[in-house]
Amino acid sequence: MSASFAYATPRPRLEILPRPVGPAYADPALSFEADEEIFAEGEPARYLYRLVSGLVRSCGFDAEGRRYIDRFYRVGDVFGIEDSAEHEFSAEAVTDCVVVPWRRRAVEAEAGRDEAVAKLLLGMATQAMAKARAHARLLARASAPQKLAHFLLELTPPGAGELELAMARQDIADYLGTTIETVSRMLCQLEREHVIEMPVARRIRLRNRAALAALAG
Amino acid sequence: MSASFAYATPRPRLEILPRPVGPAYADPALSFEADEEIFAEGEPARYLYRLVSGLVRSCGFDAEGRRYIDRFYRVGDVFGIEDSAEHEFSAEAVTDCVVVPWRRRAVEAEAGRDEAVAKLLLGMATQAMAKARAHARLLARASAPQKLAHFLLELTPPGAGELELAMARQDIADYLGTTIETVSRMLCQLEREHVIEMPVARRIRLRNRAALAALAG
DNA sequence: CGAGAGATTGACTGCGGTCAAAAAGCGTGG
DNA sequence: CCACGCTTTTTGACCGCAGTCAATCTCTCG
Repeated sequence: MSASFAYATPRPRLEILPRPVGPAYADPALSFEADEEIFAEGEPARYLYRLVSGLVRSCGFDAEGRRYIDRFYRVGDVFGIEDSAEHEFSAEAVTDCVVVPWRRRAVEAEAGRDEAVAKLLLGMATQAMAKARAHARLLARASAPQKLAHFLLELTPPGAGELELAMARQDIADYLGTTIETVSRMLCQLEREHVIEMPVARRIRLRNRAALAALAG
Repeated sequence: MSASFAYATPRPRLEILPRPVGPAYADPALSFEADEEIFAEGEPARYLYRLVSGLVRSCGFDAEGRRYIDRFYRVGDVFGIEDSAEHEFSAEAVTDCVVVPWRRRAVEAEAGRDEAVAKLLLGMATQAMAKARAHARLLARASAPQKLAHFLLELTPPGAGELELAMARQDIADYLGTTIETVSRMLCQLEREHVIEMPVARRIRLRNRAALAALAG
C-alpha cells in the first residue's frame, strides 16, 4: 500500500459511561472515538456489542494492507457475532460511538434458559447471513455504477430523500470493493445526470430514486 | 444473455425414497436429477434441506439472466435457512442428489423446546454467515488467479491432493464472479506453472499446495 | 487565514470480459 | 467397438471498464 492513505490510529480510550438499564449479560457501555478499534481480527470473540450511537465498520486487511469493509453497523445493530472463537473481522468506530458489550458466554447461557433470547440470537445470525449473502452477490456481479446506486439506496430509508454520509469515500470504496477515484467518478456522474445532488461531498440528496433503482437492477 | 448457454431445465420428478431414521420434523427423502431445481428464489421457505448425497448450488439470476452462485452445499450440509419468509436464492442439484426436507415450522418449534436443536440451528446460521462473509471478502478483493487458488484450496481437504470437480466451468465462474474463459485460462496457467495437473478437465491434482496458498494470499 | 486531510479530475494502463473459433470429451447408437 | 454429434473446454484476438498514478481543488479545522 502507498503511504498516501493513513488508516485508523487506534488510541484505546475506553471511557466507562453510566450503566443503562439492560439485560443481565450486558456490561457497562463503552465509548470510542472516530477511527478507534473496538476489536481486532483474530482476537478472542468474548463479547457481542450493541451499538447505541454512532456508526461502526466491520473490516479486514489483506497481505498488501488493503482494507475490505464487510459491513456498516448502525444504531440498534448488534455486531461481533461469530461462528468461531475469534473475530474474523475487526470492528472500528467510523464516528464517535457508544456500544454496550454483551458477554458472549452469558448470552449463550441465557439463550439456553430463555427461548426469547435464543430466538433473538438466531434472528441476528440469520439476518447477518442474509446481509452478507446480498453483499457478496453485489460484489460478484455489479458494475461500479450499479454498486454505487445500490449503496445509496441501501443507506436511504424509503421515506427520506436526503442523507448525511458519516463515512469517507475510502470507506465506501472498501465496502464496494472498488477505489475512491471510482466512487468519486460515479457520484459526480450521477450528479451530472441529475439523479442526485451533492451540495457538499458528505451530503447527498436523491433527486431521482427511480433512476437509481433502475441502475441498481 | 446469449443463447449459447442453456441453464437448468427443471423437470420435477420428486421420487419418494424409503424414509430413513430421522428427527420428528423430517419428511421423507427426495431425490433430484442433475440440474433440477430444488426450490426457487422468491418461493416460500417452508423447508430446510439436509443433503444426503450429491452436490447442490445456491444461486440467483439477475435481470440480464446472468447467474450468480452463492454457495455449494456438500453432503451433510443443511441449506434453505433464511432470514425472511421466502428463499433469497434458488437451490439446484449440480449432480443427482438426495435431500431430507425438514419442516421449518416444526424445526423452529422444536428449537423452542429442545436446547440442542436451538444450538444446532444457531450453529448452522452462524456458519452460513461466516461462509458468506468470507465469500464476499474474496469477491471484493481477489484477482482472478487468487480466486481460483482460493477455490481449489476450499475444495481440497487438507489431506487429499486430488479432487474430482462435480461442477462445470460455468458453475465455478458464476461462484467466483468471473467467466468460464477466465476460469479456463487460470487453470491452464496453473498447470503450465506445475502448480496443478489436469489429466482431464474435471480432475485436478494439486502438485504444489504451498504455491496455491501463496497465491490465495 | 493557513495547513492538511479529503475529494475530484485527468491521463494512461492492464486485467479480465466479450466474441469467435477450434479442440477435446463424452454419450449414443449403429 | 467405432463413428458421429453434441456439449464442454480451451485458445486467441480484441476491447472496455475500472484501477493506478499524479495533480489539482475544496473543504474543515485549528
